[in-house]
Amino acid sequence: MKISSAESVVMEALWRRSPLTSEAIMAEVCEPQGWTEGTVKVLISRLLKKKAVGAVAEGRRYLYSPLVSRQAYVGSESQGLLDRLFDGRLAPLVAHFSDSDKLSPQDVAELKALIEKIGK
Amino acid sequence: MKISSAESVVMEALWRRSPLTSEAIMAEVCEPQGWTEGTVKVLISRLLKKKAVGAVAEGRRYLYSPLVSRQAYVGSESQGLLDRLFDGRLAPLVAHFSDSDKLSPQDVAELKALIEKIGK
DNA sequence: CCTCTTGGATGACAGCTGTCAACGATGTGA
DNA sequence: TCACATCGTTGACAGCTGTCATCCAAGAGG
Repeated sequence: MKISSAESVVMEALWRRSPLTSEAIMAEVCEPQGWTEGTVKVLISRLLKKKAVGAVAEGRRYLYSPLVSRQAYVGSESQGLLDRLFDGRLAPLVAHFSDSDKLSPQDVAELKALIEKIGK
Repeated sequence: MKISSAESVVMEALWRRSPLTSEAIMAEVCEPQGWTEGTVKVLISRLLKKKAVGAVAEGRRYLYSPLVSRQAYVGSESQGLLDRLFDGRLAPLVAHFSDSDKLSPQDVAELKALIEKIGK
């Protein structure tokens, strides 16, 4: 069901490009995260058990692919945050960033363009 | 450091109104969450150990208050999500909701009003 | 055919989380 | 003063997480 934080690093690799062998996954995540191969192997098998990734045999090994889309993952994470903290609405979140001076002029411009496009 | 999900329910009660006795906290959270008193007691003491709440003696018991502001908590949770999933920027998050048809006309109107106010 | 390598499965383990019950000190009311 | 209620502290325990090492089967090379 739930994809943990470390697991999501593996998922991100697969969302960028798939299918991948475990070797390729390790090549992408071990160095940046400072993980050994053992760690990645366990993350992959936990993701398999959770049915978040699938595997097809390719000779003596597997090719792994996401079974959960990034869209769906990002959607449920975002919605969860909104529900927990902002009454499920988006505007209060944006207001929070604005109130905390976390918005650069560029952010504001991007948002403005976006909203106009949506409103259209 | 990190406030867990169950702990945040207790924090929300204290952010609404504080200081509170443990009795008052239980009155607010036990029923909605289906928790027994034991559960809440442990959550309070873990929050104390984490220095997320403080306590002052009042007779034979304590009055609890938040030491972490909701502002700060909400800020770090939101920033964390943005960093993990949206490259740290707000516009892609909003775009995601728009792309998934999760924005009601009211949401769009609220956002529009907000952006205009910010831009000013 | 035998050995070396490689990849997956498993076991291990500590720390955090959610959940609750039992204990012990300390007031409270009769 | 003595039993009773109350509140905080502890212990317990299962499940999830992050992290790694070890084992085993199966190919690959000689």
